[in-house]
Formats: sequence, C-alpha cells, structure tokens
Amino acid sequence: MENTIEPSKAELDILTVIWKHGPNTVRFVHNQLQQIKEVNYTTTLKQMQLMTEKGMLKRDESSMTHIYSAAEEPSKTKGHLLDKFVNHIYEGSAGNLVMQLLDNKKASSEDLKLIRDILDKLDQPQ
Amino acid sequence: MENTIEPSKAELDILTVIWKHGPNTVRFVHNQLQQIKEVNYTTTLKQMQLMTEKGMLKRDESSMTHIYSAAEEPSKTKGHLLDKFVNHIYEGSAGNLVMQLLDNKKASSEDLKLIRDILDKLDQPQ
DNA sequence: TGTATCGTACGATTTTAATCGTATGTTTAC
DNA sequence: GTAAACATACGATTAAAATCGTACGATACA
Repeated sequence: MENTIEPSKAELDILTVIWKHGPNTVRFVHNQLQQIKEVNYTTTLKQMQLMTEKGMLKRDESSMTHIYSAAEEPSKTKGHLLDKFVNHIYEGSAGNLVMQLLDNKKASSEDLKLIRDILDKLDQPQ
Repeated sequence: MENTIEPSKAELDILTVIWKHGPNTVRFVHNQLQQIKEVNYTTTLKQMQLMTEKGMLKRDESSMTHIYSAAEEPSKTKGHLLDKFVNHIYEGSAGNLVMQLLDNKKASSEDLKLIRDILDKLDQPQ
C-alpha cells in the first residue's frame, strides 16, 4: 500500500484552498482559484474528482452538493513536500535551508522570534 | 526582460548535478543522473540544449565537447524556489516552515547548532 | 409546469514535459 | 586509413498534466 503524496501544480492549488478554508464545495474552491488563475468550472470539478480517485481528497456525497476535504493532515502532506524540497534543493540539510531563509530577509522579525522560541523549547527536555 | 527561473522536475535534476559538481559535460551529468534514474543519453543532451536555449544554462563551445554551467548563481535560483515554496505551502511565513522543520525531526543537531549560530550572528548588529 | 440555474459525470482535446531514434561529424587506437 | 567510441543536432514520438464541452439530473421559483 504505497502512499505517495505527490500533488501536481494544479492539484496543489486546490489543496491549498482546502487547507486554508477547510472542507468545501467545488464551487467554493473554484471561486477561490479564480482569484489566482482562470479556468473553467468543470476543470476544477474534474481535477477534484481525479484527486478523490487518487485518494488525495475525501468526498462527502450525502447531499447532492458534495463536500470535499483533504484526505491527509495538512501537516503530513506539507511535511512530505518539505522533506522532498530539502533533499532536492538543499542536499538534505535543513540547516542550509534555514541559513538561506534567514540570510535573505525572507524571515520577518516575528519569524525570528518564533524560531528562537522553538529552539529554546527544544532545549528543555521535559 | 522577464527572468522567470522555473525549472521543471527533469531540469532540476540536471541543475542539481551542476550545482554540486560545477560546470561539466553532458556525459558527466548524464552519468550522475543515471544514479537516480534511467534515461537515454540523448535525452539528457536534449534537455540540456533546451535549458541553454531557455537561458537556464550557459555553454562553452570552444572545444568540441561542450561544457555547461548554471546561468544563475545557485543561491539565486534556490532562493527563488524557496520563496515560491514558502508562499505556496506555508502561506508566506518562513516561521511556519522552520517550525515544521524543527518539529518533525528533519533538522539534525548540527542543523540546530547552525541555526542558533545564525540567529546569534543576526543579534549583533555589526 | 416549464425554464433558468446549479449540480455531477465523463469522454475528448489541448498543452506541456520528457524521452528517444537517427543522422552525422570528431577523435582515438590499432 | 579505418573501425570503434564518443560528440552534437534535431525531428518525432510518448507520456503526463491540464483543460474543456457536452450530457443530463436536481432544485428553485415565477
């Protein structure tokens, strides 16, 4: 039972909407998508149907208007993508990634504080 | 003059080799690639030619066996990819990304030390 | 009740990415 | 000098991703 979570670009766009707004209808997802790209409604529908077949989404069919939700915890999917990203781009070194992150002003001061807090927390084994 | 650095999967594989080993021949890149996937030599060649056309790679044709190098600084391309990744997956919050990174054992203890050092360095305005 | 609106289903089609086959030119080593 | 090995060029082809058009059932309501 392979569980390869590997959303394509278009699929990721859809997942992103659902992650952000929770379980929702095709119509809703589609409206959100239209804020970033132009596609036909049936395209979104088809995509979400395929994603359901692939096991990426779950679908509640109890009412006529289906409700789609993410099949996996967002953090799991995101974690997987992050893993892949680190391995591919930063030779598996999270340190390298963070270095660039901090290096290039991509982290706000709130980010820095957040990171510090996490590090501190890791320091005190409960 | 648009400068959209958007390597596809196969292109990224090639870039990765060149980032790691520096400017090199198709043959070399191809041999490296074969350690992770199976493709025909001419496929790699063609890919690298296309990448050169797109401005992703540069090519030294002074000798018969061409030498390809990355057109952009690795850190620039990586930075761009990272940016896109953060925006897409972590709602633009570098803090969120790092949180997950540290959270999920994806950072080794060396990584942690490295991150700490960077933070400390950021603390002392020169 | 009939027509406009909204929903799903699903078979093409289109677009993009990735791969390969063949032609042909250089170099190397007998 | 000639065959084997290795190089580029480049037109197809294949595979995968993304999109769309059409059919048709349910719902709303004038």
